[in-house]
Amino acid sequence: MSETFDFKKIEENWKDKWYNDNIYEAVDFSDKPKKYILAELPYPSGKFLHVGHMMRYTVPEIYSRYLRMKGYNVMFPMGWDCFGLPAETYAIKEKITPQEAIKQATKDYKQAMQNMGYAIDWKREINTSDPNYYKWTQWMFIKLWKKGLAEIKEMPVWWCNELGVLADEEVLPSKDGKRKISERGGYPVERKMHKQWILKITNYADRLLKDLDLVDYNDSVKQGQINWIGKKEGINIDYKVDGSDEKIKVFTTRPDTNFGATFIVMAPEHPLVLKITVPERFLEVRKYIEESRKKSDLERANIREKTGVFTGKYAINMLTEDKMPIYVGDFVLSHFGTGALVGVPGHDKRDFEFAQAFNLPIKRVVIGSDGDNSVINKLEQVQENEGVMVNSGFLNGLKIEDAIEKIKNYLVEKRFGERAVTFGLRDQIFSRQRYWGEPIPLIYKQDGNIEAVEESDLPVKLPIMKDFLASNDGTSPLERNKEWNQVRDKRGNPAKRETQTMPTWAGSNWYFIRYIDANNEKVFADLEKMKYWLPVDKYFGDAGHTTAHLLYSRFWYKVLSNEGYVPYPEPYQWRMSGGMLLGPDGHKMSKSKGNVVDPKDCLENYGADATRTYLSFIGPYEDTYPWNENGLIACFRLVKNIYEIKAKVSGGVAKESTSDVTKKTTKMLHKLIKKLTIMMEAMKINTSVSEIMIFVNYLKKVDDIPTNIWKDFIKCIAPIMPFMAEELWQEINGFDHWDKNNSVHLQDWPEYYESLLQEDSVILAVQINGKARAQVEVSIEDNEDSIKENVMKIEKLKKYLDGKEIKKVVYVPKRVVNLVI
RNA sequence: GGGCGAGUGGCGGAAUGGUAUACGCGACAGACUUAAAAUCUGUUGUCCCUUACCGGACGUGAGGGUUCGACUCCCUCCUCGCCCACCA
Repeated sequence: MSETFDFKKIEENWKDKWYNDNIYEAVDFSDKPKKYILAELPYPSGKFLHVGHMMRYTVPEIYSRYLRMKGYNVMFPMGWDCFGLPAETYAIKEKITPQEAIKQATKDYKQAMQNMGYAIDWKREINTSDPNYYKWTQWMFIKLWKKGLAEIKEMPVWWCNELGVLADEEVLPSKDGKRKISERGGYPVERKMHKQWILKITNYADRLLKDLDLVDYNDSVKQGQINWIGKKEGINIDYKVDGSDEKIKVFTTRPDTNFGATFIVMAPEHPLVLKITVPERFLEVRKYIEESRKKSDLERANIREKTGVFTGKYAINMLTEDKMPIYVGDFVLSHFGTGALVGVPGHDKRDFEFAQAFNLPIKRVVIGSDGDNSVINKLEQVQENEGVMVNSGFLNGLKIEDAIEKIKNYLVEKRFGERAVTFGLRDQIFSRQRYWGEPIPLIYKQDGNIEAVEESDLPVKLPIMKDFLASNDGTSPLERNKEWNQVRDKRGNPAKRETQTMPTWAGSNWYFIRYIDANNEKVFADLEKMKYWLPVDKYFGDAGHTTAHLLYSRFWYKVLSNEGYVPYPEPYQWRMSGGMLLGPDGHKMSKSKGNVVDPKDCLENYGADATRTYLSFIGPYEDTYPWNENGLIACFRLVKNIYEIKAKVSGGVAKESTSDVTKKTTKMLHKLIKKLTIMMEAMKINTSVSEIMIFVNYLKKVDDIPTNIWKDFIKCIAPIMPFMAEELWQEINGFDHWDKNNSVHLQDWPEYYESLLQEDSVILAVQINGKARAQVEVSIEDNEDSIKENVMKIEKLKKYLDGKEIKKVVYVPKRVVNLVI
């Protein structure tokens, strides 16, 4: 019937031509409207990309192809996030250097992406571990440091014997929830004090929150940002310490419950604790502080039992004149609010637990909707956030929200406190005691001061070291490389380099900017080019990066924006996060489970087009579903069918005068184009594939396919099946040699005409009281009255209508006639 | 505990408030074949009636509501997933 379908030959035929001629070039300052479509860059390690990663890229890539055909100047770039633990761990395992590991891995990854036929402008390829790239990461760090946004601080950090210091995000609770372990490797983790560089993202908390108004993120993404920033409005109240000049400042969002406050708890790290502690309790309190510091990783985060020690002092509740005992307790966090809280055990579950543990009085000051006014002595009775005030003096009878306002005004007026805002967002720890990262470009002078490396001396290159293993004394491996770290300062005096390196996400905070001007040696990117390309129009990536990565990247960008280095206030206009592709067994793909699907096998057995089709057909981008090889086979069948039906293309052209069959085919085509256009705009690639299937099923039944219809159809499949489309396009047009301008991928997306979609007649559903009872075919020329008349004649409906009065007829054109009886 | 999202056939999923289950998988039956695979054709939500037609009832996690009409909108609840969390 037809030539054999040899997808390998087809792929080989076009791949090199596309990339050699860079047909997917993103043209700076083109007159066409621009679209910047970004998919998160992968972090290559030795492991091959699995098929789940391919799904992350395939859908955005298909979308980018559609936009290109729609007449946009599209940038769909790709690069490699090379620094960090995955590559380093792999290098250690393979007994090679990270540099060698990366070289091989990026080569493999690029090959994999080209085998998939991805429409990438490879002239913009970047690698975050390339000195020409990280030169600018270092440059940006210096800007941050000079602005006072990078500080060195003695901080409690997560410490792991195998990996050194870890960020909060790199630490997870263990399975039993009793310990903390590292995200990577699952090693035990504990809390230690360590000198760390931190980035003061908290300085930007308000702007990161406010500027969410400028972007089009959907609610879940926005809410994620809002929650992570965790802005809380409340009041800082100063409580006088009885028999002392000291005051303890306490943050609360619920000052309305203050008539029920019966104690104060301070974090062990609070600077006032030892100052106010009475002599007879000093030793006990100091011991508690030391213990909580040591054990903190385990108990403080995970054991909910309330512990604490009485300091021997009391604070005065200015509303009740009661003396409130002051405790130290490790459930109070030093970094939230003021590091001290006022205990209202009747209306806060944690406070209740603490009060029970220490036999402190519990007062009811709120009655909930249950009307219960009894004494609170069970956790379930704690009324947290709804009700009316009681036992609260001038607040009695007020609803909570009104009481909050009234007491705030009162406390402020009496100068007992002032309104305050606090954020859950915490400053980021920015240094790592590892080899494989960007060196922090700072120098310690002999006098202890810090000096930045001159811009002209950037990059500070990471030295090649055969022995790059982590030290187990908590210092960076670069500490051992004296030749590298001993330098001279600007005045020529001996000095020492900062030997800590940056975390993985330093480079990935700003990579999307570098794509815009990947080879610029003078600046990180040309401002005019940034004005053209930014902001990113659509940003696709991993669901796990939706909150933290997005926020940190926005922060980094905003710092640059503040200094005028980048043109707009926000980097990403829109974001969509992908779901997860599970193994065929319905579990997360992992080597240990043996359920990892290797895209190499898919390409080998079914080809790139089929693999791409299946990865987009399997379900919506944001959802999670298992891999099913039979689905891939079905998509392979589709691609193969398309190849085989080309034998039906006779050379004829569909015209007005042609046969009914051809008219039908034309109508089917235009329906397809219309649906595809709508679905592509909405990035619903899964249903786009369905529409192609429907049309192909139709073509399989006809004897002849007019050439013009075939050509439009080829364009329709081009974004999803680029290889097949190119093969058929070149063939049907009879191009005898390659010219990039003739590539199907640079053609215009086909248009559809509503006039061709018009049906002469439509089938209406006839309902009685909203229940479908019959169908009726009507001409589109029929008016409402004649249609109603026709409906009344339907034999089937007689038994329902017999003897009943029709009260109302609802007519929805092209859809429904509903008789209400 | 908080936030977000989702519950539709045996499975992945589709449906601007308008005939629920498109498309695909799987299953079943048939054709081709010595046979199998591949391919092709048909059937396939559940239940009832019927020899067969023809029909009917129920049906989108549960229960209410709005509507001529609800997978879709509103309220209450349940379950699952993801993110965050001794955050005062």
